[in-house]
Amino acid sequence: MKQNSAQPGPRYQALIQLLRTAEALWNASRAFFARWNLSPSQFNLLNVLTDQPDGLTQTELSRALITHRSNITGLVDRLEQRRLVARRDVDADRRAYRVVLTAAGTALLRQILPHYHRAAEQAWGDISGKRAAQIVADLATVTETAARLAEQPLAKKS
Amino acid sequence: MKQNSAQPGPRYQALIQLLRTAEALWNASRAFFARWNLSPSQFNLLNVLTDQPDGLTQTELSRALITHRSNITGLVDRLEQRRLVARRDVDADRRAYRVVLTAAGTALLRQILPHYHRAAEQAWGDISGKRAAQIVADLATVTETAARLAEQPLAKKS
DNA sequence: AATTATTTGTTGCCATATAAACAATTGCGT
DNA sequence: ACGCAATTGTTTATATGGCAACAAATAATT
Repeated sequence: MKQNSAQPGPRYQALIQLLRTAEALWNASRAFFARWNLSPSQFNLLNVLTDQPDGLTQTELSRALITHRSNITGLVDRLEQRRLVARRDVDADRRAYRVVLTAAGTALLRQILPHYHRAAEQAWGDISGKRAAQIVADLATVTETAARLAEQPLAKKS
Repeated sequence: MKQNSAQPGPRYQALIQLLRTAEALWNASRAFFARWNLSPSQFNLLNVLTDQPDGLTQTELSRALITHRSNITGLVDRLEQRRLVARRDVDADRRAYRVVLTAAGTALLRQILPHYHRAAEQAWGDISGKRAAQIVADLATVTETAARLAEQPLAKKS
């Protein structure tokens, strides 16, 4: 029953580095999207709606953006004020809206996306595409583990 | 002058995956630290102070935590109310404080750290330590690039 | 030494985030 | 059909985050 692995090992280092990198990327994206007067969260919301002609409900949006329902309210409010998205009524359900991109929102996204893709590629410098794909696979498993760990210890509600 | 690389390539996918993974980890850490009634940010601040017997000034803390000075105020306020850290006056500079861990803060950290290290190792599942080290190296370069990109385009203030 | 510039922490405003509670609506079980 | 449970979006409270502006103190310049 002796417990080892209490010392910070290479995987711990990797986790710290990953969080640090993500923060750096997030800050970089903040500066990047500021050109269009958008926050990263706002861009992500618009981006999720891109290939959704019928839009998404706010609950669906919250799931796609991995955030709480209540965050979507204000986010959509501000984007709606700028006429980038619109709330569309749902016939069968008077509780829900479908949030859709307006023409202006679609146009704005079409303008931003090429720059975004280019910048994203730049960020990886001389790391090969093959290596990148490998990292994606590794990170995907970490994401699953993390998601499981996040729900397990506190998901004994009912 | 033709612009290619406008299509989402493997590096773009890797960036998205990285942000997604970081968010999952952050959420997992929120659930994890909730056991001790700490937020991830609060833990990070305490953690930074661990091996700093003389503490850090709030500006130094802001640099270590990659956040704005102004955020440190409230963070330290709340930790100070719980007697986990203390503001200590600086002799040579009446503007600054040195934030140090209290005995209670040190004890709490000593209690948490082993669990944290273990959980961090778990998150990587069967990914080898060697692989993890490689990922660290890759991510480090991404961090540098991102930090550079974040400052370049808007650092023409003066 | 006096003026100017910089640094330090705080405060204000706003955006984002979680979580709980709520009203309105819908779905389900009987 | 009725009543209870679940869902949807909003609101509230609180924490976190960036940024500008501020007073106090220190550093640099002349």
